[in-house]
Amino acid sequence: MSNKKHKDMSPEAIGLVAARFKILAEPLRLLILQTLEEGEASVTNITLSVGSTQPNVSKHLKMLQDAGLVSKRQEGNTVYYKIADESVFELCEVVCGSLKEKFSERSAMFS
Amino acid sequence: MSNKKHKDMSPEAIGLVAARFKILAEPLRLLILQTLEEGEASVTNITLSVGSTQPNVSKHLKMLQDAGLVSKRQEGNTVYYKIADESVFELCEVVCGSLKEKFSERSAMFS
DNA sequence: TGAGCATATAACTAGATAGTTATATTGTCA
DNA sequence: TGACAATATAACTATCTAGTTATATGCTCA
Repeated sequence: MSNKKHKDMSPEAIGLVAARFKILAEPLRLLILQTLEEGEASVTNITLSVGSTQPNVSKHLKMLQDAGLVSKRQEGNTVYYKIADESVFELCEVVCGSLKEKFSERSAMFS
Repeated sequence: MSNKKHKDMSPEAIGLVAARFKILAEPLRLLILQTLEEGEASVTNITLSVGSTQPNVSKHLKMLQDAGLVSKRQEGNTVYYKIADESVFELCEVVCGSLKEKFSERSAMFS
């Protein structure tokens, strides 16, 4: 009768998934993750890399850490963050693929 | 020197990716997509399925359509929506896998 | 100890948006 | 045509959050 492949998720599970997407729904956080993809980095260096202010970056780093996407390590005075969940890049790739397809369809409309 | 696998994205591209995640960052929209995974459905049936109000569901359906994730078809009085971009389910699966792993690590801490 | 640096936190503001209620639009059918 | 049904839209409110500014915390080193 139905061809769906998996069970429906509970409302709580749906909420958790939505929360994960929400974390990724902010350009600055994606920029931070992109920066960290090259390896761990200090808050100062992340701040310089993404072109924002230090308090703002610290706040976003905290959100990313609370979500389990990054982890930190302190060495003396400076705190180094790194990626803790590589799935974020897989997610971005899927989205990029979808967007690329969408735009190639659009451009095909003019040819 | 660096082991990253792909080029950095432009700020515009980052913004588009973030916008896609934002669309998925809402439990009700995920519920709607989950409903549509079983096949096309009218606004009325979607509304009943997700347990919200008709105007609210119509608004979210419009957002999903603008994002290219669903498409609609009118038949007489009723409008049927269906999935237009299957990548959303792949995204949810990746997130679910990540969350599952995260929670199994948590539970392992108590054993 | 005290100065200075790196990071975190607090308080605030402005803008965005989910949900509600009311109404408009469009189609069907008697 | 007129009543009714399905969907869309408009206006409004309450909530949330990104960014800013100011300040606190904690470490290092002279």
